[in-house]
Amino acid sequence: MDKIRKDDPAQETGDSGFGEEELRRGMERLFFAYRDFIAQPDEILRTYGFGRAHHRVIFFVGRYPSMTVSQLLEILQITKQSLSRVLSQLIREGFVEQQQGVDDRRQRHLYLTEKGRKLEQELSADQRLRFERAFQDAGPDAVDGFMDVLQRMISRHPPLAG
Amino acid sequence: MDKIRKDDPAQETGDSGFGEEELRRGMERLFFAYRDFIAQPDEILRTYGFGRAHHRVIFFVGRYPSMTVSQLLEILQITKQSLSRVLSQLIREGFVEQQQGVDDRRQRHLYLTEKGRKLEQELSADQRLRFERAFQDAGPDAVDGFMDVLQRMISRHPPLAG
DNA sequence: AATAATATGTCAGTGTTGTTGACATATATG
DNA sequence: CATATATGTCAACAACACTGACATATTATT
Repeated sequence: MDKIRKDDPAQETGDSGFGEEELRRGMERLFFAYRDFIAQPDEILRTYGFGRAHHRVIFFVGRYPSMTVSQLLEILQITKQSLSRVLSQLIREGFVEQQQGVDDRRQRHLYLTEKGRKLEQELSADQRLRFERAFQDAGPDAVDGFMDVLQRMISRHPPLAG
Repeated sequence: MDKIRKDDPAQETGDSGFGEEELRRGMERLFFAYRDFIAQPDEILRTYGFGRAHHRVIFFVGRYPSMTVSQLLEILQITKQSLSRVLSQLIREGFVEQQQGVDDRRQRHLYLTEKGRKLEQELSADQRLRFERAFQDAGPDAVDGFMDVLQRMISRHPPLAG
């Protein structure tokens, strides 16, 4: 395998203090981090006959119990049909359960079952370890910077607690 | 839309200095950042009849001109067939061109055409702006932390220059 | 009480992008 | 000459996103 030659972008904008190269490096690194972040869960999911979309549901319902269907739609930014397919499968197989709302009985509040919590732990074990190590090794200041920059890249905050 | 109630994880590991909540918040934030990072390019791609996979090829070939097919496979971590479909489409439509290797004539070195570079610019305009603003507003120390943590989350480095 | 809006669920159809396994060609290496 | 490598291509399949239509239950409005 030959060494890959990097492009040397001719013109720099100069107006932001961050050059083409620095931005590209950040974009690239985000891609790699995300790619490796989901690689191991993907393998586990296949043994359950699930996909990445199931993981996202499991993660967010685990993080925000009593979340409704429309809140989940808002977070995932997918269509009702895309969510419905994976969510009803998770409910059917006993990983997620619904509870009719008390204030508004049209709403379905979502919760992980015990089985669902176990799956959540299994799926996120590698991801947690990855974050733990990176956070630990980089140190608290780096972690603050990491969280700050990520937050600023997010378009609009969904109405999350905390 | 009701406020979402956040889970209060019962037990903290305590052995890493980073609790369940902090790790979950990082994982969540990575998800949102990535989600918003690819949203706008996805829209543009649809007008070309392309998908996210085309963008990744355009990005990496733009960043590492003369890259070979197997290097691209290594980076994207997908199968030859998955790549072949999008790459041959990009070549057929004149966004990417191939050059037979001189040392090894089996290799195909990849380059963006002028048309390809224009598309690359169009696709990454929003992404660049997003990074520029986040980097600018968070400041250089935060950026260093961001880059450091991301790097530590990546499994193994592909043989990239720089 | 009638009407409109909301929350959810489901149908059929379509497209992108990932997978596997098999096979082919050109070229390089032993 | 035999084997390995780099690339390309075929068919089939699965996951997951989309659209648009439609249905039901419930709540809000007039």
